[in-house]
Amino acid sequence: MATQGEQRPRRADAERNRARILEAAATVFAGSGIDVPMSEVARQAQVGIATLMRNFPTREELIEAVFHHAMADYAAAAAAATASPDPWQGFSDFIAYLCRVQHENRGFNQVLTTMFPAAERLEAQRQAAFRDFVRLINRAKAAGRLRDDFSPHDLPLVLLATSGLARPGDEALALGGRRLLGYLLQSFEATNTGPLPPAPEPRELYRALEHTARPDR
Amino acid sequence: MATQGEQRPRRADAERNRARILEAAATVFAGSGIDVPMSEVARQAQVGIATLMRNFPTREELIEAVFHHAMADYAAAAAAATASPDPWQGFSDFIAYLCRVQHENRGFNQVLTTMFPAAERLEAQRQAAFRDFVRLINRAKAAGRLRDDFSPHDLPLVLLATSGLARPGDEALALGGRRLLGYLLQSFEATNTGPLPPAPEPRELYRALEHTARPDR
DNA sequence: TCGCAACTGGAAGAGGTCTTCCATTTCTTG
DNA sequence: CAAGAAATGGAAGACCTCTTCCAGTTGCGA
Repeated sequence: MATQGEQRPRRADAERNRARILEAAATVFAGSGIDVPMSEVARQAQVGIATLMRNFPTREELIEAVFHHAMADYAAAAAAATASPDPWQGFSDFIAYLCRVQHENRGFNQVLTTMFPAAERLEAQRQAAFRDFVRLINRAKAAGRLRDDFSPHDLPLVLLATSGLARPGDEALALGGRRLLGYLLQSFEATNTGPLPPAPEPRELYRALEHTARPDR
Repeated sequence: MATQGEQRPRRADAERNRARILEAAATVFAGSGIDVPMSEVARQAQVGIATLMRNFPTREELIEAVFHHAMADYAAAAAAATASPDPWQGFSDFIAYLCRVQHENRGFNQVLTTMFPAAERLEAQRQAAFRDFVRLINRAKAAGRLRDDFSPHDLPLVLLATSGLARPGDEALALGGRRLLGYLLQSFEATNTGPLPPAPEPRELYRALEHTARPDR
């Protein structure tokens, strides 16, 4: 980059290694989740562990590098759904899309249900998706299809609900996830007017979903 | 036990240690889940790691010893719900009970969403609960309150859905879990007649939920 | 083509988790 | 009270995961 005290551009072999690490991490995270040993990513990328660590000093940096594209796709799907002529169809399709990507990519499933405050690019995309989702919800309500008491902050509840059934390669769980989604979508329809328990305070909910180094916290 | 070559009954101090291990495990599992280091259980029980290992050679044996009582309570709750004069109320109360115990006990939450084929006592209780649950469903349907296409095998889907929001001590997630449950219960009502995606084959679903030594499988 | 800086990666070290040994302790019975 | 068996638990050993060192390799620019 052209700055005062201009650094030498990275070596070509170093750029190739970095690209291979990202590709390997995408594959390994998709199949096994974001908590796999870093040695597994290094092995798949055919680099040394030190090379991986030098390129991505923390697991969270690797996660952001891998998933900010997927999160951009997620934001694009939200935008497309919001632009749908039929807002309820757009809403249903968007929720179904979420369920599908959660199931196909274990790592992204975890990322969708976890906040990474330090991963600014990732969180910016998530927030962009959320803003469109709010517009989509308002349009679906205005169309009289989505129940009025549905909150945009119910989205993480849906993601957490379907998350438990998302496991790549397991068709029974995939069917289960779609069925669960079927139930939920029916309950989101405007024809349901029964009272609902109150929603959690969004800030507290999102704080509960923040990534910690220890998965059991 | 009175057998040929009758063994000496266990020493009193050994029985006290075993009881302390079970109590410690119950506490530690409830707060941190069933994957905590065994050293943590031993520390809380104030015994050596070897003493813990000799009493419970595998983590799964400890899990069964700890949770078969909770699973018996679960079976009792199912029986009580089934005996309720109002079957829909019984059904709703039973589901709400599940959500509550999932939230209060992280370990039991995991046990409710995981099969342990080798833990026969545990699985016998779970199956007893399930048989009552089937009766409860049939009564709620006969009363015209529960939708006809609700399957007993939807129960694990509910458990998995609410599982993702069950984390002891986090009130925001507890509220979220109750709200999610509110949505689901409304979709279970007989007034919802929209078509649902098919259910997974129960045997395949339960196989997918079997406990493996590696949590990421 | 060569000098030199960027880059590499195997391995040592640290810390964690589980398993098992065995010297020591404790409990029970006569 | 003593003998002897049951029981104990700290620690060594094995394995896993991450961090970082540094000798060696490679790429780039003059």
